[in-house]
Amino acid sequence: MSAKITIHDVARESGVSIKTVSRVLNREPNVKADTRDRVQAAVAALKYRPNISARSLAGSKAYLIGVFFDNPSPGYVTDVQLGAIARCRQEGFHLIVEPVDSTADIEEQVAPMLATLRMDGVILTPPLSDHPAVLEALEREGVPYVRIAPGGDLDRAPWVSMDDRLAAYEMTRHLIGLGHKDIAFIVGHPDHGAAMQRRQGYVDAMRDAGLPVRDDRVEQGWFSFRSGFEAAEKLLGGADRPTAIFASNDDMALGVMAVANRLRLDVPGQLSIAGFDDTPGAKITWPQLTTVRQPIHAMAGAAADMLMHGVEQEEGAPPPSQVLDFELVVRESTGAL
Amino acid sequence: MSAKITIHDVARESGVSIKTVSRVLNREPNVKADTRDRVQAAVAALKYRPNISARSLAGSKAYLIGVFFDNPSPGYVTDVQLGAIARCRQEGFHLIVEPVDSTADIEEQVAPMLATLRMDGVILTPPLSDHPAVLEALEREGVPYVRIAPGGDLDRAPWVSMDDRLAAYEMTRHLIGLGHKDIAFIVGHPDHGAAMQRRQGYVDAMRDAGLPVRDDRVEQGWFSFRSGFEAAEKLLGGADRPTAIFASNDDMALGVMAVANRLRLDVPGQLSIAGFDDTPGAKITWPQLTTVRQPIHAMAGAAADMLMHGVEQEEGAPPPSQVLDFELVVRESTGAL
DNA sequence: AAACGCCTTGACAACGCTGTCATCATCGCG
DNA sequence: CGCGATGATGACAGCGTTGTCAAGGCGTTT
Repeated sequence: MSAKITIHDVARESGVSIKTVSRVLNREPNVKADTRDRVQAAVAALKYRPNISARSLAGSKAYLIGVFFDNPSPGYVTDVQLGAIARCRQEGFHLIVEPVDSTADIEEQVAPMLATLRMDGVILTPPLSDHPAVLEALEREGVPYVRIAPGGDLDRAPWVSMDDRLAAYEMTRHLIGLGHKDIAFIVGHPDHGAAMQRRQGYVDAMRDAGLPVRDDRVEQGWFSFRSGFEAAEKLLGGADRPTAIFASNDDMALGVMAVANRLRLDVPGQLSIAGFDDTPGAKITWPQLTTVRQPIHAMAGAAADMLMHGVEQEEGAPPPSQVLDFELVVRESTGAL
Repeated sequence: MSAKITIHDVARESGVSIKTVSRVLNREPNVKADTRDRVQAAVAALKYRPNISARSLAGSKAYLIGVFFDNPSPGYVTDVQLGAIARCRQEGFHLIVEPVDSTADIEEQVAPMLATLRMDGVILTPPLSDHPAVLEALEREGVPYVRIAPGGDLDRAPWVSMDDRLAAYEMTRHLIGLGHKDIAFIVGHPDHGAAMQRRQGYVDAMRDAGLPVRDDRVEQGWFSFRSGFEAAEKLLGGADRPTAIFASNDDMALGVMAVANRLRLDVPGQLSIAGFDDTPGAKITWPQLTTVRQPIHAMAGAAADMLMHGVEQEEGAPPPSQVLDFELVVRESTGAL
């Protein structure tokens, strides 16, 4: 174990006071170029690394960003983490992950952690992005936060998102463009704001194309494989079958795929299937799923950015927000009639 | 934002010195029961939460555990995190996640973070559990670590694992019990220690049952869907087909499943397929995959435990280790001939 | 040449806690 | 009844940074 070297060592080595070293470290202005170079040389020579605890105790920054999640789709969570960390690394921040059980007492879970850890900010993933108690707790403790893909109450705090409605619209257009006229839709979990927007995109596209939106072609799902499976059984059970099914997330689409396999329907020959999210599972199936790639990585990165650089919010002005681009990923599960 | 309340507030409120409050907080002995109660009452009344930065600056504990991972199977990583956090919560520890790119410069990634963060310990997930440079860096910085499912060099440091060989052995037995005699095996990524052990389990079970282990029935894979797919194409391409395929992880098994679907082979009627890991994907397919449930959650919990309570290592004695139980999960993808 | 102002630097006090050591009360025991 | 051992508590000095403020150097203005 190498002996811990502190700012004092660097100060001695470079012949300045510790305060000046601190200035160089924090890129503060008003340090002579010459001095700065000497200090930086000493830092490099000694391989000095500032102690994060001391920094956060003395200063206002903690160099810690939290990520809260609940009932995670593993792929989503991992992606968020990787996206956030990529940005954090550059600025010397670290990521603390905290699962939050939204069905349990929020106050009890969140408040203590916020108080002990005094993070610089936290990233909220769905469905936590829309959980009132979580937002409240954060606000009460005065910890800045950024919501990823919030469903509503958009003026409350900064957020990062993508245009779910538009993405669903385009996916539906894709199907229509392939010649499909009878397209079914499986709705996602009502607690997720995005679910409603995706449905709207589907409805809008159908309307705009002059196609009917039949009630019996829209099934309620819960974003789970099982719910997709069940919805597909209803949809494909009778003789009157849609030629395409657009499930509003991949897990459900995989459920549809399972039913199709079971019924020995050729995909996409007899049935086109589209998903949403581009989870790893989308590729882990045959045929591979046509889906929408969410910019999860980028959204998390943007959220981290906002938090690290301080989310400046002007009085009265709407909170900062970003809408990032999605991408339609056309693979083999959709095809012409 | 509630005003920060410190140990001094608690001390004043309960009429003792801050040191005594500290003693109560840390469950140190030699505090009168009466005093302890008064302090605890004050803590509760004021909702006092010790500041973690101050604690780690002053004391020896940082209340921070790291989790290192690389190229994660998202399900695995999330599981590890949840398992570790569940234990950490009880003791007031928090989890820092750090992806480590094993193909890049390890020293550069790991050393600075270890120096700034001074965590109490880190949990290593495969394939990092067997990455020499990572182990070295950790040792040099004097940070304790626990390896999850290491492949070798078992006397070097504490570890937690399961018996991969035995699990594969039992899965093969399961297949044999179903009446299969011609069972193919898809080997995992050679960098993962577990891959070799699983293969050994397969070989042992075949031998013990007096069944031949044919070279052309053992394919090399890489733990990826694609590699499973390709291996299956070779295995199922000709007329001489095995009646069962045991892929040494779920992703590869799903690749096999995809090929089977494509060839319109009935699973499990014409072909039984077994996986390993019980990832979420195992249920996200039809028929659902027979597989082995790894005790990932428990392994991570055990690792966190070791780290929090200090991994005592006696001179010369082997490092502490734990082998946890796996579970054979029989679902629909395997059946009698 | 005096006065002013900006740039650069350093001394020193926090930050909120734990570790160390001293102090005092209490207890057992010869 | 006195004395050492032990229990209970507190005073105080760090831990390694940043924040605050003061001071000196130097160029510019009047």
